[in-house]
Amino acid sequence: MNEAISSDLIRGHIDTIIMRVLRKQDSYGYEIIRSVTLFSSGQYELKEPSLYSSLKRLEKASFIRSYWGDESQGGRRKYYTITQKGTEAYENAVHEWRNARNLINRLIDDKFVE
Amino acid sequence: MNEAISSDLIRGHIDTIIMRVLRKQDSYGYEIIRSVTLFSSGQYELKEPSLYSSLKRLEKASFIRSYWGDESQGGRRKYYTITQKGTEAYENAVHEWRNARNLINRLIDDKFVE
DNA sequence: GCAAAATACATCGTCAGGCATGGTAATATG
DNA sequence: CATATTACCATGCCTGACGATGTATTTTGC
Repeated sequence: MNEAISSDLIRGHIDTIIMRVLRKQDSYGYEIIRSVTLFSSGQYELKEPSLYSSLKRLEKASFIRSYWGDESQGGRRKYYTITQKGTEAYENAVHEWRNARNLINRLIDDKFVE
Repeated sequence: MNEAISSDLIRGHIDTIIMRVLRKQDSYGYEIIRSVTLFSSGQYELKEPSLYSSLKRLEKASFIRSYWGDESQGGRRKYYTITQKGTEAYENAVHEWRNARNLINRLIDDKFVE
């Protein structure tokens, strides 16, 4: 089985991960968690408190919007959509990540050559 | 000028960065900061409180040891050496980083192909 | 038919790491 | 001789991840 990722190393990326999921299609809490587990082949399982505080953060920043699904049956679901502003924030975060990735490579990995 | 890295993205890497510096040679606080600034071409400047709390953490974990330099003149300097245990921890951290790097790539960057 | 598990939402409180601020003391420099 | 630089260190704040816990509904196993 693959290694799990530590909290400290995932920190700062959860918002981006969630926006990435929402860029594909609108989704709701539990489904987002499942998507992330799937994408990561089980290496990372997004925890509920992390998910919900991230969603709140993102909505407050107007990076996402939410609406209640009209399930005729079954539990209610709150769906989330990414906004234009969110899409820009996502692209910016990916750019920042690429930059940070290269920097950290250089700073910790002496076998790393760009 | 290159982009600076955000606190959240550097989080969890400072210990490893410092151990990487000490693997080359024994060093002391201010010199470590200068080394990191140099290695990163100014993209990351290690802050003093981060440095000293990291050094404490590392020493407590027996990953490094310290001794006072015998400066016949000039301010006293506390030197740090990496231990065998520290070297192992460093190698482990690099391994973990490579893993996390690939995972985060997959999770946030939809243009990323391994 | 009912207990247990799964689905789906959410809050509270804790913990750790990074760092802004501020402080001390010695040496070098203009 | 004042100011900057070198070098050490402590206190306290903020943020983000998440363990624990809670509620309600639906599905599943026996």
